[in-house]
This record gives sequence, structure tokens and C-alpha cells, in this order.
Amino acid sequence: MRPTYLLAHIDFHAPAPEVARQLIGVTVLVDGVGGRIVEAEAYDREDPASHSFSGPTPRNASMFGTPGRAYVYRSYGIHWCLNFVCREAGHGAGVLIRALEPTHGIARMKARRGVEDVRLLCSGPGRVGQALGIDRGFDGLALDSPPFVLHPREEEPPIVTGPRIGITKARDVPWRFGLAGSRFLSRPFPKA
DNA sequence: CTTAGGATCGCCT
DNA sequence: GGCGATCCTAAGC
Repeated sequence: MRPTYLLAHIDFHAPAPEVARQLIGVTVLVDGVGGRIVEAEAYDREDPASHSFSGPTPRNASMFGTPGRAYVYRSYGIHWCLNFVCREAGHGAGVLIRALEPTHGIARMKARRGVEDVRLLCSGPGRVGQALGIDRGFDGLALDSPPFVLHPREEEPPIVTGPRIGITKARDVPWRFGLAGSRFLSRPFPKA
């Protein structure tokens, strides 16, 4: 049996798609600001679409680090995107947090984002980063201690799956997970 | 509704 | 030199 590392009832030693599924409905806060995860995508070492596919670099080093920590990367030279590292140390797997349903610190997120519409606060990975005040300084931080707080979900929610967004490789892999019916998804899921 | 272009960083070829 | 795990704005149908 593989070992487990439970945090907010999530097994961070599990494969990335499983962790992504477990994360839907979990609340993530950074300095008290955040919301419920409604959308996440899995990335694995043996995955052409993953940053870890070609091995460690300075940029993706924390993806090869300890599970249950953050992997933060700069997207298109502009946005900061938040991932949760999973599997065993050195493996190179993680889950991209793509969208939250805002629940905590909404005024703060509106100010950071420069928008009033709650639906535009955290509906997309770049938006999540900006709303939560994420930058390079958060890369590698443990998710079980400040500024991070994770609250477990109370029940397993209805989950939809589909192909990942914005990638050109491995488009057929259905490793995008979402809360069914949520108004806060970055984009709708394709019908069955 | 859809499409196009710009901003701009890290790593690859 | 090219290309992203993106977002915003503007323009076209």
C-alpha cells in the first residue's frame, strides 16, 4: 500500500486526477481570502501537457518537491497560477486550481481584481492567482500552514469531467474536473 | 455570439 | 526565435 498524506481529507499522495476530484468542493484560503474550489485540472509526469513532462527546471522545481505544497508558475509572462503538488516527492505531479466560488474576503478580491462582478473574481487560473494575491513568493509553501488554510468539503459533490483547457497536447485526456452546475466555472463543460 | 491581437516571462529548439 | 496550463479589449457577424 502506498502511504497517504491527508489534509482536509485529501490524499495528496494519490495520483493527480484523484486529487483533483477530491479537491472539488474544498475551500482554500490565502490570508483568509478565497472560496470553494469548483474547477481543477490534473497534470502528471507522464503527460505531454504537463510542465513536469521534460524533467525538473528552476521554474517547475516545486512540482518535483513535497506533496501538499504549492507550485506557483508565471503564465504567459503575466499571470500567476496556483497548483497543489501531489504523488510522492520527486514524482512531478500536480493539480491546477482553475476556479473558485468566492466565499471569503470578497471585497479584498474585488479590489485586487478591479472588477465588481463576483463571477469574474476567481473564474480562471490567472484570476484565482490575482484574487488571492499569489506570486512567486508562494511557490513551495506548505498548504497546511499560514498563509494557506484548507477546509474539507462536507459531502462529495456532483462532479463533471472533460478535456483540459488551453493545451495543445493530450487534448483527449479528460483530466478537467468541475462542480456540476456551478456558476463559477472558467468555461462550461462540453455536454456528455 | 465568435475571432484577433497584445502584454511579456521562462524555457525550449 | 517560438511558444505556451491566460486574460482583456475590440471588432465582426
